[in-house]
Amino acid sequence: MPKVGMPKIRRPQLIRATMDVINQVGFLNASVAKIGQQAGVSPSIINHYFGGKSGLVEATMRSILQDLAQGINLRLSTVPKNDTLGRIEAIVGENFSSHQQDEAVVKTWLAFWAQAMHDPALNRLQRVNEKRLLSYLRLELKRSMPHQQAQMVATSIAALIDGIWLRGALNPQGMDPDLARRVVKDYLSLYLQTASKNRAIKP
Amino acid sequence: MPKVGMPKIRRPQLIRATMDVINQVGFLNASVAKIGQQAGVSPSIINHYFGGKSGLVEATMRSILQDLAQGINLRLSTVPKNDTLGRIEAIVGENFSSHQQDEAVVKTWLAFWAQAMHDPALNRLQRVNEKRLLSYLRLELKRSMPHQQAQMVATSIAALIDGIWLRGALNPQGMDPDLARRVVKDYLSLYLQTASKNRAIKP
Amino acid sequence: MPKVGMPKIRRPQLIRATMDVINQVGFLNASVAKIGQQAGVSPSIINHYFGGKSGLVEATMRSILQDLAQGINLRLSTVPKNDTLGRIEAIVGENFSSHQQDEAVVKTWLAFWAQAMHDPALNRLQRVNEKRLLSYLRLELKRSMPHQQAQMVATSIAALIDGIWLRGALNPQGMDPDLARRVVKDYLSLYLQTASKNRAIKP
Amino acid sequence: MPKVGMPKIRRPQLIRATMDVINQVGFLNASVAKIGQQAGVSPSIINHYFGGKSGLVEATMRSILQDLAQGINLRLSTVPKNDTLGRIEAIVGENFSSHQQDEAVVKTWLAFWAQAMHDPALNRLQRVNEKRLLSYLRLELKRSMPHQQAQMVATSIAALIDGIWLRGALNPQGMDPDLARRVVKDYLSLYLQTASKNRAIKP
DNA sequence: GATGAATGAGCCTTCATTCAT
DNA sequence: AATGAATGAAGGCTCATTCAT
Repeated sequence: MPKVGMPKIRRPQLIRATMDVINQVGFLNASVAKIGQQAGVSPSIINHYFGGKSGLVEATMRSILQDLAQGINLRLSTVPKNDTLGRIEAIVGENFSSHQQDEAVVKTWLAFWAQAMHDPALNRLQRVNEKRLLSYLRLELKRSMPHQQAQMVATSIAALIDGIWLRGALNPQGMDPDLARRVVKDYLSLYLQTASKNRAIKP
Repeated sequence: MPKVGMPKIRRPQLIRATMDVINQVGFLNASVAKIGQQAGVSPSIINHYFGGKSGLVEATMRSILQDLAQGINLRLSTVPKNDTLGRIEAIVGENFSSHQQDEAVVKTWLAFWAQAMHDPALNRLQRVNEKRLLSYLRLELKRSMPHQQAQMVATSIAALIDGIWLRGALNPQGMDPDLARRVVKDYLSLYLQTASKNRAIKP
Repeated sequence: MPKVGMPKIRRPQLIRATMDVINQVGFLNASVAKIGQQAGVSPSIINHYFGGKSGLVEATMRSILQDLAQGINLRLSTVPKNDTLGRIEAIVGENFSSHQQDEAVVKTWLAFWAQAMHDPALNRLQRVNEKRLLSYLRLELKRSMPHQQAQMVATSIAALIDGIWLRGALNPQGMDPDLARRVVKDYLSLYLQTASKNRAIKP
Repeated sequence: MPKVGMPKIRRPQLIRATMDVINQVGFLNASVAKIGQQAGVSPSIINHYFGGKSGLVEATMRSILQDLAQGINLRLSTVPKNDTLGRIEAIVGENFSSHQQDEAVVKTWLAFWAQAMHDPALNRLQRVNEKRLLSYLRLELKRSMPHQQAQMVATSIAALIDGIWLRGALNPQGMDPDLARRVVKDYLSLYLQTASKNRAIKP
């Protein structure tokens, strides 16, 4: 008689082990043997639960993206709908939240980013996430500026987030979340000022 | 005496083959066997010229970074010393030049970026490049704004470059260099405007 | 649960295959591929059970030394404690027993001997065995002669054993165990005679 | 126009380099690349002068055996023809002379011993040397004892030499040449005493 | 559900040798 | 005479996966 409810334990356990191993030895050297060892179980079990290594890798990435999406929604739910600056700061803030700064998460994410270029499944996940971030930002910005401008500012902010994040990932001292928030806030408030002024001048 | 002048042929040939193979199958699957085959030579020759796979990988990365540095210097040499906006646009432009957009170069670079987290030699190269870009930008910006602000704007522009570049790397249609330049120019003129205004007010 | 009890089968099987292969092609050419083939299993299994080639090699040597030690103890248990000549002949006899004369064992041993000069793990095993033989011999001899002489005679007998054994190893017709025993017995009785005479003279 | 007289320089140079490399890394890891490096020349030259690695290896062994034979003859030429003990001591002494104790020579010899079991060319050389030692000893002994006894004593002495030599080769502190000479001298004088006494009794 | 036994493919590297110069 | 370019074979090892228990 099989133990019931094991999947609920094993799957997160193995996903976490995957991130830890990638953090320790890099994506290139993250073997199922090491992941199994890190999780304290037999490597064979990975096939049992994920059908193979790629299944585990995809599940791990999906888990990271889900955490981010949930975190953003949670933050947004506490900010008034019309507080554009506040809502964008919430999105940015979650992208640099403590969970996203977890070293294992950062390295895993970057590893996926590189891998996604050659793995269609990962690529799909990555692009969905990318577009979601852009659309969240655009949605907020459109309240304050024309569509086209909103599109460009959203692109800029998304690029700023990714760029700062990327540089932080490579920096041995980790990233500076305050810097990230400050840079984006500074840019955005400057922009909104100018935009409203411009609007005031040429309505 | 042996055949002479081969190193000058073989080394670039193998470096190019490395990028092509990484482009085709990803860093993870870029074996010396495939690289040798791509170059049309025996895999053993890689040890002959680079002492091993890691030597080749490092040489490849170094080659990419050198190309970028040379390209930037070339562009800068055609822009007047005091044309801040023009000089920064030159730097940005080279980062999105046709050579940097070469798909193989893009994927190789991103692969290195991920790998650099676990490979000290690559990490060192990466950070040198990072700092050079920052210092180039800061140097130009300091003519137009206080040191501290210059530092922050330089960081932002570098992040914008990397962020846009990164998102372009994942995009099957490649990146849009015009968009990149426009975003950065827009961002920069915003700051230069403010800076000159401030200077006018509080000299 | 996995197939059970395999280690008890596989380990001796692989150790025996190692000796056979060394016998056939020499230590230099004894590859894991050949050993696996000889054992009728996949070469990978060597890593599974011995962690690598060196683990197997060490285990093989340890096995040979253990067989010798056990054989000596078995023989000694049937000889009266005070029968010096008999006990030493037992030790010598086991060193030239049929199992020790097994061609594969002989060649493997000599191969290890040469290899032990550059492999610390094998060297340690070799020296333990060396010292054990010496101490066994000395223990018996001390009943019949002064300590210092016992030490020298023990050294001599050990050298005789190794020397005869070594020459036998090179000889295509194998070694002559009777000759070995006769030489040692002759040498030994020469010393035991002298010793007892001396004792009679200077009590 | 080729440089003349190079073979006279190159051959001993490469032979010595071979022994040094075997001493440093063992026969197993003594590659032509390392030998060439040790000699300060290109590895290719080994093929030029010795036709391949095995040619060099054989030449090296032959060189060692020649040195021993010459040394023995030199020593014997200074000892009166009828001084049996002295002549045997000369033979033994040369076997443990400073040149034979040269660590590189010792390790090379032992390596050859092991290798000779699987390499016909080396085996032949080894056995010639073996028989020569035996016949030298027998020749001397026959002056003092019957043929059959001489045969056995010669075998014993040869075994003692090889055994002590072998144990010395494995000992990190090197071998003790005095011990070797003392053991053989002690054995032999004891034997000659008893032999002459026996002869006196039963003429 | 979970394990370890077992495998075959693939990887990087070392090596002895040949060849053009 | 001597070199380094170049190769193909082989080596030990790691890996993801399958399977019997």
